[in-house]
Amino acid sequence: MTQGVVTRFPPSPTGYLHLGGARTALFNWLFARKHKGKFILRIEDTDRERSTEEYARDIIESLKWLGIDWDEGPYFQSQRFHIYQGYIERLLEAGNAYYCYCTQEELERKRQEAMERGLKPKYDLTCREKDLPEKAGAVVRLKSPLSGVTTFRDLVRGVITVPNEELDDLVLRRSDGTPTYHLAVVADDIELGVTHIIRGDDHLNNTPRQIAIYRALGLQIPHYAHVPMILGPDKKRLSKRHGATSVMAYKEMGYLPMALLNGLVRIGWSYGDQEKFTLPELIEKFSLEGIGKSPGVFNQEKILDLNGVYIRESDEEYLLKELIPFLEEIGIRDIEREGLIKAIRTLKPRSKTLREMAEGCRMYFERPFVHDRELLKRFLTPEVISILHRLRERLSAQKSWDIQGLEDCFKGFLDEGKIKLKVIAQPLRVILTNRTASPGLFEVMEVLGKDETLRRIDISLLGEGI
RNA sequence: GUCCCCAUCGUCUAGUCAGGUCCAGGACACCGGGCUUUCAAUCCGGCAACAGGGGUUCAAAUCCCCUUGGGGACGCCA
Repeated sequence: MTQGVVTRFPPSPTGYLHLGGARTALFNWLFARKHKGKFILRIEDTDRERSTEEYARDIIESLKWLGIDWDEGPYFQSQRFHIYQGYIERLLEAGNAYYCYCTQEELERKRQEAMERGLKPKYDLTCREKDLPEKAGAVVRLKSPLSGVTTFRDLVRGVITVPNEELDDLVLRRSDGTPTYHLAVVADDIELGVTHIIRGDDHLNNTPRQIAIYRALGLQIPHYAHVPMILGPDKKRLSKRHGATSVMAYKEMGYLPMALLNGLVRIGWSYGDQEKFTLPELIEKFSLEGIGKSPGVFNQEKILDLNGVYIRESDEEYLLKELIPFLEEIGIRDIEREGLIKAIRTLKPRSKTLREMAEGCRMYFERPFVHDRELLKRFLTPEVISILHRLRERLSAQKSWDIQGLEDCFKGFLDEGKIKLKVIAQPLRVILTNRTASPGLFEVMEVLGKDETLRRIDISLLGEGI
């Protein structure tokens, strides 16, 4: 199995790449990388009504952002109709497919009736044995086995058996001449030499139908691995109504791709108790055996936490590069690099997303900086103001403006005046940041620099009429 | 309705295939505490689950059956 593994990810561009699709892509990609095989991207746009180029672009962009690269493709099924036509003809010639004249209205009516009578709605085989000639507007159907069972071994589910009465003569070519999904997937998977089909288990029921096509073609079936679905908090299949579900939405919220990847991979797959993986580790440790059978609810909080972990572990250079778009979005630009690096260092342990980190930068870099007078008033008692005046003098004489130097400076000042840091910490914090919660005071002062620090103290004390 | 699949803390899961080491482990969330200039981070501690019922067995979260619950499929969508 290690030799010659070929997997593929075949999204249909009828929507943005969502979390479920991304995880499926990830599993296929990991499996291929682990076995030194090939991973193919194929865009399934046979439904020209609903497919758009914009979605196709989003899918490609999302995969790139996640770092999931492909060795072949993207193939577009809409450009491969001639291939599918060849397969349809093969089936027709072998007598394993036939033309059907039934109209969609008729079929819909029959489906309704069957449902009402409590039967499984399926094609009633009206045209199956008529041996009708080709005709404009006719569809081509597969002659599926009518009795017996179809059994296959799924790499995560085990042996699956379905009675063939459950299958019906599925359409291979529509009345407009375009191939349907079932035919196109099978044809492409054969053409591209796909060995392992790893997909969502919403396709489990489709598998026997597709197997029927392989059999009609006289070909061997590939390996199948159906992975459980990702559900929303209401245990329904994850969809737009559950909020942010597109990959790009996570990028925009300030998630790091590795955090999303790591969060996604742990839904439905595990490696003992390990929660965090590097990419090489994932490639090394990933296996189909580690995939569970039951569907998993998407846990946004856990991914948020993971994102915090990755932010904390990332170096400032990397974070800066990723942070810039978020800063620009809120109007913070042209800040010198050293200052930003220092700011990021202070914000790292308290930011769960890049967006949050950018927000944190406001207190350092947003101009003009305007105090909230009400807030100030609450903290500036006469006693505090008098201490701050003296502190201001001391600070203006301070030479080494770094965390250590400032800490020493404060220590000397507080000891001499027998003042507790607690007394002036919060007032100073409000003066410097306009907030009651912030990184440590010395860190803040270092990022602000001497001039800005003194300036903020001055304007706040001045404003109080002193 | 019919068929297929699934079932461990609120959530993701380990353990299930090869039954005893599991009065069930880890993570997120939540609660309490330490550290502390605030908020975080960090450290320590706590809450919390084998869906129910029958078997098999000396022994079952683990094997079998039923019930219940959940998901999916049943398109000239993919």
